[in-house]
Amino acid sequence: MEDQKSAPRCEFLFVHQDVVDQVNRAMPGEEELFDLAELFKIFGDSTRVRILYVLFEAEMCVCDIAQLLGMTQSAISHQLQVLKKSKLVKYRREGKTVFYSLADDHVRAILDQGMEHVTE
Amino acid sequence: MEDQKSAPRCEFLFVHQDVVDQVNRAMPGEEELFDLAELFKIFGDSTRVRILYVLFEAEMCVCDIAQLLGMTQSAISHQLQVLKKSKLVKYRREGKTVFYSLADDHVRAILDQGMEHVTE
DNA sequence: CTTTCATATGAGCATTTGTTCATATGTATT
DNA sequence: AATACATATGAACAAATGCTCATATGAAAG
Repeated sequence: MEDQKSAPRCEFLFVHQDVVDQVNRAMPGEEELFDLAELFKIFGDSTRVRILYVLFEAEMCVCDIAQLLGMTQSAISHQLQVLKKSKLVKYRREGKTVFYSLADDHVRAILDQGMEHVTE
Repeated sequence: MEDQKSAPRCEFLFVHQDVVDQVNRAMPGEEELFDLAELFKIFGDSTRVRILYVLFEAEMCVCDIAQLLGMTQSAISHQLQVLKKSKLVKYRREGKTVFYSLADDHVRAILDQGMEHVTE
């Protein structure tokens, strides 16, 4: 995580090597940080957030979600694939229809935490 | 939130009007959902996440953040403006340099919650 | 086997996003 | 006033993103 670009040098930082060490100790690894950002990216779209809120209430098929949100089946299906890839939702096939539901309770916890910040 | 697009109609949903009602009752308002997605969008970039992790350890000037993350002063400054607009960081001017710090503890709580999901 | 219905998916397109580069602003020092 | 240094900012560009449209897949019913 060092020399990707020529970073400027001001007088402050390297007077305090202890701060540098502390940051480097506390900072999660490159990959964890990337994954974390990727996770939040998923929540960073209101269509996906709305889908998740719908699924809080009940397991539901693609068509119903589309109808509830007033959006195309295709648009919803695409986003469900995104949510599926990120393991945020799971699905269950029953004949022609596929029922989606939340993968785990973390999803709710994350959204609640964010909502707390928004509605304050 | 109704008729933006012609949504398909499958047999399931409107057999169960109670589910529809329940969803509509529980679903936050259009604006809250938008703001929530906007908030998560901010966290959905690893540069910004890394900046926030740096600021967990200490208040720091733009130049030092850039140096610690091996990035351009300009890139960091741009992202700090984004974080500032979202009220996630605050700043304090001291002569030529500007020190940035976290705006509140929600920031940490949100990142921790996400990290829990990532590292499981 | 053909049709129908629910869902998935690929290509195309417009929009958004993150970085770079050049330059502007703001503050202190001489 | 002139210079130097820290930061901010606008334009430009490449990459990523979300939707649409057309079409493919998969499962049940005729």
